[in-house]
Amino acid sequence: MGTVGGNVKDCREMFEGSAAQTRITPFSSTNQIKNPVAYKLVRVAGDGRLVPATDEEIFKVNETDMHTASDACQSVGSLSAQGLPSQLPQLEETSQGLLQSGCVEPYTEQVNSQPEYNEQMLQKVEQDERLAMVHSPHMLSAPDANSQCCNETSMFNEDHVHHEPSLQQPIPFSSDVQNGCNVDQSNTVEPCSNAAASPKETAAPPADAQRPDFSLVRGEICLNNLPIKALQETFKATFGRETTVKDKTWLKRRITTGLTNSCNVPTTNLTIKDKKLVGNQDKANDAPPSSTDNSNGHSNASGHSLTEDFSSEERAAKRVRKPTRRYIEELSENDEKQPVVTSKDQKLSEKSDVRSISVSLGTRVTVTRVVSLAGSEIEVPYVSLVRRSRPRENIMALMECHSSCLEAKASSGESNMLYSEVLKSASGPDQKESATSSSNNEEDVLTEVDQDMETENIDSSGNSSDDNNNIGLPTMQGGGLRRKHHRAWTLSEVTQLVEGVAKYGAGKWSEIKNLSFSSHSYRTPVDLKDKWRNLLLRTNFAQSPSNIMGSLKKHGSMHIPMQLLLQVRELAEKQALVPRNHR
DNA sequence: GTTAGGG
DNA sequence: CCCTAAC
Repeated sequence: MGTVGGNVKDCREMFEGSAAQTRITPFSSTNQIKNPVAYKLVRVAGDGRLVPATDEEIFKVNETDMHTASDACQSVGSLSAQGLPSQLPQLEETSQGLLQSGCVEPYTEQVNSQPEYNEQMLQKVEQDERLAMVHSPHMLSAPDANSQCCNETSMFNEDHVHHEPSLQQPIPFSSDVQNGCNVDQSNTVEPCSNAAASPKETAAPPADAQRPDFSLVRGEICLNNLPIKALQETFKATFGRETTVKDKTWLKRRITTGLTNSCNVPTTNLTIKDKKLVGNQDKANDAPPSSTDNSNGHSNASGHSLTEDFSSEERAAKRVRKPTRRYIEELSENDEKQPVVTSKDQKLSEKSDVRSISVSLGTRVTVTRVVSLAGSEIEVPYVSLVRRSRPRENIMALMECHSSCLEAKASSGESNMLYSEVLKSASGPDQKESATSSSNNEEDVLTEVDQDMETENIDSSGNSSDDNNNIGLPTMQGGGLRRKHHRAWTLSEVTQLVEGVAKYGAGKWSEIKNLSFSSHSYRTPVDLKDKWRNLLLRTNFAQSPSNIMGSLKKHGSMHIPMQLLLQVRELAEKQALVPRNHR
């Protein structure tokens, strides 16, 4: 029974109906402002006395309410319940609840130093962070008493504002817990939810003792008790990508950070809500900006420190960065790599904070998600293009074609070649119907596209054996993004390249490609350029006194005849000598 | 669209 | 090979 969880009403009922309740009662320390705050779980006996809670009770509360707390009152109950676990360590450590004031410092240190408690402690911290976030600017402006509570609370420990205010019923620990009926004093923290019903009641110790003081709790997000999986989902909902991280703490921190960031943005209605996350939007709406003044009077300084601390922390944790296209792709790329249980779209739609927009491009559908950046929402492609760079051409082609009629299109010869090539690679072993179509091997394409070229490619037949045996085209079986197929340069290719350079000059890669490499559709001008660069490196390497070619030759690399290398060097030198304009 | 360079 | 800033 005795619980702190549940929604306010329920709790009140419970309190009124039962003789004894387990609850957390705020105790005030003599100098609240300076002293750190500690919390003690106590029970309210029938006569109104406060009795230190036993471990059993604590656990009871912990187990029952932790889970029941959820929805109705914006997790009012949940937060409070969540506060409990974090208090356990303290309670246990402190003999019969006698806590020396000034425990916050050590307390926070414990977070870092004591593994056993880290989880709980961090949960609390996270939770508090959330609270701080929710209460920052907008929330602070809430007209109800909540804001006051928050602010007041924050005053207790200026330095730890964002760590402590969240507990529903913080008990600033004074030296005398037993006499803890200092509810009046503690009421510098005004009950928020109660405030409506009995604003000043808290001033009366006994009466107040009868009523649960859920004041400090407002719409909250409770990441604490979520299983890792849920956290990961939340993470995904928050950031639009999945994570494999299993570290709860990390997840929570990240989520918190992300959410916070969003919430600070005025224009965005970044209410992150899902099972565990409760939106603050409504509340924010309820709280007109003007009402900020209300709270300001009380806690201008504290409020300030609150946001400041938080923001600074946030800054350290996450830096807003304008995502480059590549960055975006990488994000979604990660998603790709992750085996997704449910379909992305489905998941996305589930999360209210991630809007999934389907844009149909031809036959393809692009899902975008909305992310908030620097105060504004932008849409970014949720699913990356599976391929980057060159393959894109083919995607474009695909879109043009709208169908699997690949070879049908007869635009530019080269693009066509590339196109079919990629299709091949795409189909690969999978032998997808659409892709495979007719062009099973490159020769077909060549005959089709580059008939005129073929005359020049007498050699290509010989090479084609090399080229074609590369059928180990990249497959996307894993569904993962894979770099373009690696096709080792054959000697004949290198020779061709060198000849091409000799003919047209280094730098005329496009020309060389078209005139000397027309048969090798997969060699792009860039490839030629790269290869040439590598050749030069090799030559230079060989040139260097201490190195003998053979010895340093890398395992996989093809052996290039010295003669050829010499030729390369020769050409290189020649190129170097000839002024650029003349080349 | 190509090239040059960094990754 | 990939990616992209410069041409």
